[in-house]
Amino acid sequence: MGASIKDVAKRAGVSVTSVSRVLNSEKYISQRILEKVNQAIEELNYSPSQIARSLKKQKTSTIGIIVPDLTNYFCSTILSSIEESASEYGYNLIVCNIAENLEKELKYLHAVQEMRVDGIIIMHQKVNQRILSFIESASMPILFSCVRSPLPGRFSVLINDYQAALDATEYLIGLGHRRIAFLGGDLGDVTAGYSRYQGYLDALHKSGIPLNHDFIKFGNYKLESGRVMMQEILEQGECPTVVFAASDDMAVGAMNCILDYGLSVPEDISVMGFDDSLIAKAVRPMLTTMQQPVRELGRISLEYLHTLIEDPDQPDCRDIYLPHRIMERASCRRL
Amino acid sequence: MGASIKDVAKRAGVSVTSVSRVLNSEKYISQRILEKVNQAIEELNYSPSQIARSLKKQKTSTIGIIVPDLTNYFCSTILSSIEESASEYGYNLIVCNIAENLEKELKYLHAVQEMRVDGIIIMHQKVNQRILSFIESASMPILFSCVRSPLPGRFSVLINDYQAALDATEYLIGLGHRRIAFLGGDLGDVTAGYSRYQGYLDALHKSGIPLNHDFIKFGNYKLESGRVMMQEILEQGECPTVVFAASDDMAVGAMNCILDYGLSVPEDISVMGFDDSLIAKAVRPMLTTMQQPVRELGRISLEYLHTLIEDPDQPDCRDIYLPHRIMERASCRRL
DNA sequence: CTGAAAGCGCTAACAA
DNA sequence: TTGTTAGCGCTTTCAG
Repeated sequence: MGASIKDVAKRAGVSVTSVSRVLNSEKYISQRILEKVNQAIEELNYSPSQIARSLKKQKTSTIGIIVPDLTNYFCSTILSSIEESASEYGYNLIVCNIAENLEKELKYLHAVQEMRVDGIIIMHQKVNQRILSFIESASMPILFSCVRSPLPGRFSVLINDYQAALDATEYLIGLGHRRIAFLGGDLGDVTAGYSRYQGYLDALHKSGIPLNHDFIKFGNYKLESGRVMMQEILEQGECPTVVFAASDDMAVGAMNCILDYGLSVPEDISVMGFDDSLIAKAVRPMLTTMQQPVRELGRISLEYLHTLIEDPDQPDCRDIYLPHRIMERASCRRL
Repeated sequence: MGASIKDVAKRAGVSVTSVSRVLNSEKYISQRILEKVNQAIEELNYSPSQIARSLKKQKTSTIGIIVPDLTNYFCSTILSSIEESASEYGYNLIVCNIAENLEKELKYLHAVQEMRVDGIIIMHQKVNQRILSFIESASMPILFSCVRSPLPGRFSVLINDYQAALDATEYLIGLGHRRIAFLGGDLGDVTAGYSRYQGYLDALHKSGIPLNHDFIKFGNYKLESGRVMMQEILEQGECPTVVFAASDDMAVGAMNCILDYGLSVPEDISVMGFDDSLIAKAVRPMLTTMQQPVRELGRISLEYLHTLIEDPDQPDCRDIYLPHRIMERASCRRL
């Protein structure tokens, strides 16, 4: 094995304390010791053990992050921006991809707890009883990012999904649409599933547009899911003039389905997405979508968690809502 | 703080050794002790400290993974498949996103070394001298995934990028194309940059097609980069009949540029990508591309690293090449 | 089958 | 300024 602090001390002819001191660049170390220690470190190619340090200090500078699905563009972008801030604050990230598997999530939750991470970020919405009770009894701060906390009084940073979906739908109505299809996520998913659906519903209601249940489908946020739902709608007979999807991926899936049917977007059917992930600008026509402020969401999530770690008794301000915004591009036309 | 093994021992009225034994489900523990310990664990809501365990066992069950850019679809997909295998093998992943920043890479390399990860996977190609010497003197196994090792005799799992680019170009030639543009990555990037470029060059040469330097551009693998390069080519006057890009993202960028110019793909210009990442199927026309076997690449990378960790003295088989394959879709036409 | 005790590599009183 | 020493929470001989 590699050299330990003891070896360095011996080699430098000083005490381990002195070595520790230079390692942590404390004050009150003589130039002489500093040099000798640094030389010994060099010669031994010494690398201090973060894990011994963690054990002693009861703090790991590590945070666990539970991601629903790494292959989802929105997730990996948020992850990337969380990572950026984490790196600035000196945290390392344990990434837990649960691939929509609650058992795996629970396993990971226990794993990061045993690793004594300083905090946990959860980007996943659906929970079961065991996960809930884990969250309740966890000893480290847990923050929900981009989803609403399943438990009241917990911390989360996200957009107001209900309002965003409502705004999006009203935007579409403002464009003259009345036959508006909705491609939702799982209703059990309170944030993106349920809230966005409610926003859609209420917008229609406010404008006195009757509900057409053939225009409402639920999927899993993925590309393929959007395609399948759109196909169902198309096969059903009556056509919407626009389809509003609860994720960009589903919107693109739907758009491709429309295109593959030989129809055009937005001439025949308009399409609106949600997220403004990179794919929105990668497709043609470019997707009109509801933007989530990805970089801010990530950055603020991390900063918030950081303050929670430093001072676990944060009194107020348990939820932080960031502004959403419509990105008008080419996939929605005025009727 | 939470309960320690000592607290559990006290509560259960047994020695810490016994607690440790049931924690590790060793043999030779009486039913009586087992029950008492489990009950104490339950009552105290005890969670064993992985970091104390790591310190003692000199092994963390953690691996560090250096990713060039999380917002790149190919990367996050590989990451996801590595994660899947890692989870099966009981490893936790420290994800290090270097965002093309070598200083950050070096910082992360040292960080994971200090965290005493059991192994490191590097998915990044470009290195500098300090990174090189880190790799040379590192005490844990390091494996390169999807890129060729910058040092001879190191371990890597990847496809044969040269051959793949050659095959792709020959496929295009077979389709009747002779004016074939190439959108490459950084030439300093030996794997994807240099090798793919060489493959392109050699394929042209073998078919006696003269080089047109106006048809050769280098970018950074990203969408926007593909768009910019394509625009340069289009503005230059003479038009290629097909453009072969060293990444799907660049291919899509190029395709969008062509579309935005009012031309069609593949009628006016064909486009071929590289990677077969999710975006290839998300765009219209669907991208014809050179497929990298993403899931296998990820799985085998992890399994290989695992064997290296278990037995660091692996003698042979330092590089593993996986098969590539052309995915014929709709973006390339026969001339 | 069970327990006592040493020690993994480090930090932080406390002394000097 | 510097050094001695007692743990942090666990595993692992080694005895019993």
